[in-house]
Amino acid sequence: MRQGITIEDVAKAAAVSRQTVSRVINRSPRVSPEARARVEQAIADLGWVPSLAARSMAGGRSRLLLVVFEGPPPGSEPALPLGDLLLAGTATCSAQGYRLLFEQLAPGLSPAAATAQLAATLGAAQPDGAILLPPADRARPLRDLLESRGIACETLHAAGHPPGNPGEAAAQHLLALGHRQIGFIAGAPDPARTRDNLAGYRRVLAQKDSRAHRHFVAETATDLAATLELARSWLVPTIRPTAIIAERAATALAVLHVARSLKLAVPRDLSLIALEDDPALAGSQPPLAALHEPAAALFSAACERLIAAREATPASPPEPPVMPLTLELAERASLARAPRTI
Amino acid sequence: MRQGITIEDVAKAAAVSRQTVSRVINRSPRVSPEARARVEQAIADLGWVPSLAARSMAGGRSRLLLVVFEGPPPGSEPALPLGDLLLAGTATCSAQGYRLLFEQLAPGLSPAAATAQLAATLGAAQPDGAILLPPADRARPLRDLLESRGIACETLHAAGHPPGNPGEAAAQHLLALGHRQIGFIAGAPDPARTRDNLAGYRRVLAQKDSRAHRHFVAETATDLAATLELARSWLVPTIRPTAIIAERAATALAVLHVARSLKLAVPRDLSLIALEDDPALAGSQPPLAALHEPAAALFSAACERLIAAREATPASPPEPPVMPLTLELAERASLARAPRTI
DNA sequence: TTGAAAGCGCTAACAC
DNA sequence: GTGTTAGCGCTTTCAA
Repeated sequence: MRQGITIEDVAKAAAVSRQTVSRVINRSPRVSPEARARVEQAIADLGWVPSLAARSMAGGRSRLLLVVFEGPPPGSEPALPLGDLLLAGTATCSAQGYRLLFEQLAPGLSPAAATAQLAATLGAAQPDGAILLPPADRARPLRDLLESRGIACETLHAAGHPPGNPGEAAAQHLLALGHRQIGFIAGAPDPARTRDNLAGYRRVLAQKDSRAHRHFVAETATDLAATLELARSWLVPTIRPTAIIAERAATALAVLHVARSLKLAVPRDLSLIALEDDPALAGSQPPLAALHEPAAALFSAACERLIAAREATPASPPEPPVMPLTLELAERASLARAPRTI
Repeated sequence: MRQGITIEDVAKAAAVSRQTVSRVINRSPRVSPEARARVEQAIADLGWVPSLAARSMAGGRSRLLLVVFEGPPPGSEPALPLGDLLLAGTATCSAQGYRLLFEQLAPGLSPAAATAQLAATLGAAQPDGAILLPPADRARPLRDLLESRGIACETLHAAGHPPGNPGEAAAQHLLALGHRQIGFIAGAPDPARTRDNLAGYRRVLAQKDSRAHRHFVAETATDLAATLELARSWLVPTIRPTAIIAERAATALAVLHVARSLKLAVPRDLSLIALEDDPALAGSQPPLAALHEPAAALFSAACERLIAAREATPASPPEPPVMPLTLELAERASLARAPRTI
């Protein structure tokens, strides 16, 4: 039993031609109010929904956005919160009558193979736009292919809004709060990310006016025991960090626990910030601040841009879209000015 | 610049009719080897990929599977590992020329509204099948709608393979290892899940031959400090659990830490198992066992079933698909027989 | 084994 | 403002 009901049925029920029905659903102004009302009534009565496939064929607009991403290497965690992107993206798109199609490239696929795979998908689905998720967003061949096919392409970081460096931003923020001894504990799932964060952190502390006279850096926090041990070794001595940046939320929570067991109050004696947000951070006592890339918001915004570009008529130039912040600070009670003395 | 290249171009290049090209890509046996070869060559030369939209219109098969799920209530975590499902599902489907479309229902939407939303999507996308993720899999109106539209419907738990109860299975497993004093620490993101796990755990220990003479149950492990404190309060006394089930991986890791600090060897003196798998569990010392629902595998299997049903010709009855286990035990070095004495 | 014809449900480009 | 005419790229049905 196929859907059966088509534009033709609606046209008949409303006593107009299919074209008029088409105009109504496409928001053409050139329809009389009466006709429009009758058509809308008929649509509601019949419960008709236009077929995407038919609209795609006839109109050249598929209302499909392709999301291209690299699958994680086996055994390792995805660098992106795919579930969050999925939730945010589907909500954004479905509100505008668009849908998302996800295209997974095998990790470490050769550029030629990746291009071939993308080409096949473009041919099959004919998406109206594509979103290249990192690290695919830096693949020239993919971008070239999209351009040659005339398919709009977006990334999480639109032109003029380069990705922020959470490590750098966190260090900067703490520095501005007067901290001079800032610790950094690595642990991001993606080693490349740790490298960047660490580089940013070091860059900030190396500024000539930073007056940071000692770095506390742990390249990695493996298990809980090691993390607790590390935190203790940092916090027990008289000369200790007054602020700590932890890449992982779990690490920040462990440090918080050690601090409390040492009678160091957060944030009075120690400021804490994580480079990953997690519900557990907001639930701890005190809630811990986080500074992270708002991937889901950036993704939604990318979807919006593609849709706006496709929907824009010559008459209505697309208005400059609102860009979400590149980095988002979840300011919670774990940050304070550095104590006077140490 | 549209895709331009169509079946017609391929037909010309291969000097056959479009019909023959169609037969080749649809694996019809009624094509001569020569014709098939020429067509395949032409397809490769031109880099042609048949349009999904056109095939959908003409053939009535969209090669689209709809994934219906409830979005999480604002502020809470999704109960399902959506990212994992996305990875597994897209891989499975794209290998067979199918694609996944995700449909998010607002949490707590009324049945009528949910049905209307699904109906709209069915009309627009005309998917070949649908997968209802929990808790949508229990919504009668949705299943009825799908059935009335003749759309195949699957869930993670196929008929005859009801969802397992991780709490019950873990308790059973530990009981079989001779443990009589088994602790349970709650903490699943979804309260309903905790309730089920706990009920299963209690059911097992209530068996007349269980000989479990004391229950250790913590309804919830909030932050790290509380978890460590709880573990200590359980493990210091002479009468202590010889095995602990932790809903969260982080909880299990915290317990492990406390055990080691108390010179209790895992698994010699204490067996540990988590009801959630996480890379950190495999990386700890010793690696911690996990017992969980293999959601991604179940999801892939559901996709396979839908595709197999759609592809099956009258000649080839669909072979009974392999069902993944309902629960998966990641057996790691943290489980052992109960010590003789306590 | 192959081909010709007739759509699938919709929109673009024209008339009126 | 509205209707008419042609397709979009493929599969189905039928005939050869």
